[in-house]
Amino acid sequence: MPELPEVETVRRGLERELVGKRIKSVEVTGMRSIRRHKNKNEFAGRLEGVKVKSVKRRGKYLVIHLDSSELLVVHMRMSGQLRRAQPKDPLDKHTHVVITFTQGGQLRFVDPRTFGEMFLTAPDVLSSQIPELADLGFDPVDEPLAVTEFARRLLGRPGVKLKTLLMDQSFMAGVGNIYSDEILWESGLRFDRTPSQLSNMEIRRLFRAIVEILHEGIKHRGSTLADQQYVDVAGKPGDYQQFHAVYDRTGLACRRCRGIIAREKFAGRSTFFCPDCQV
DNA sequence: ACGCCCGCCTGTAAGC
DNA sequence: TGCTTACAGGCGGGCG
Repeated sequence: MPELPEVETVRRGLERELVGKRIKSVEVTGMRSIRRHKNKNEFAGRLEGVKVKSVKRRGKYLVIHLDSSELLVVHMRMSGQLRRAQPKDPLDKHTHVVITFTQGGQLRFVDPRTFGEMFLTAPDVLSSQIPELADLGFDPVDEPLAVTEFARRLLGRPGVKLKTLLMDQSFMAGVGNIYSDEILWESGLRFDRTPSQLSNMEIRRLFRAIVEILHEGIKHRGSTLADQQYVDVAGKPGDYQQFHAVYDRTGLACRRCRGIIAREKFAGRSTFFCPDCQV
């Protein structure tokens, strides 16, 4: 499911929903979602009675700061959802964790494919020191680089194909299969170009496209595809799919040059691009 | 050290 | 209609 714009949309929803609330009880029905923990009681026990201080994001990770000084880290992988609910609401089939607050509402972790997970870290670590997050590169929305520094880092990986680099979470955190294709279209660059082939102007275009596309994605509350897998905390789908230039638009006319959008397998992932204006 | 491919799961859509 | 196959917003590990 979610890349940076979707995770940021969820983060904003959680911030509004959770900050200041105290956890009353935690019910775990799927151990796989909390697989780093020994058992349900150990996980639940560390959460019960604790208050939510703030909700942060790094790349595709959500980091919920608690007044116990522990951090609850959530990654939704392909199909995870965090949903606000009331105790009386019927349980979705793939609900694995239900957190109930003393104020009455609930936060539910729903995840059909069970790739997603949540875990509590040891107390008092900065989010950059969480081992799972330590290898992440810069977050282009939260900690944008100067273009000169971006160029320096890009040229440090001279032979790697651009799509691979954009999706490499240790180079830059937050971009996945949809937004890498959209960024490359906006840049006018093919997925298989490499940094060493790029002119200064092309590097600047790529840099600007990263920032622009991700902010546009956030502004339109992320992308929800036909399967409706991605929804925000309130269950609402995003709108950004309407603005996709290439993703899932095989055979349609390019919005820029009227060429026909092509689809190719690259590094095991479906890759969409305009063969005429991406060079 | 790097890139590629699989496995992890369930659900859906396309293909025969 | 019904069975089979391919594929899906991610990522870690094993392999060459």
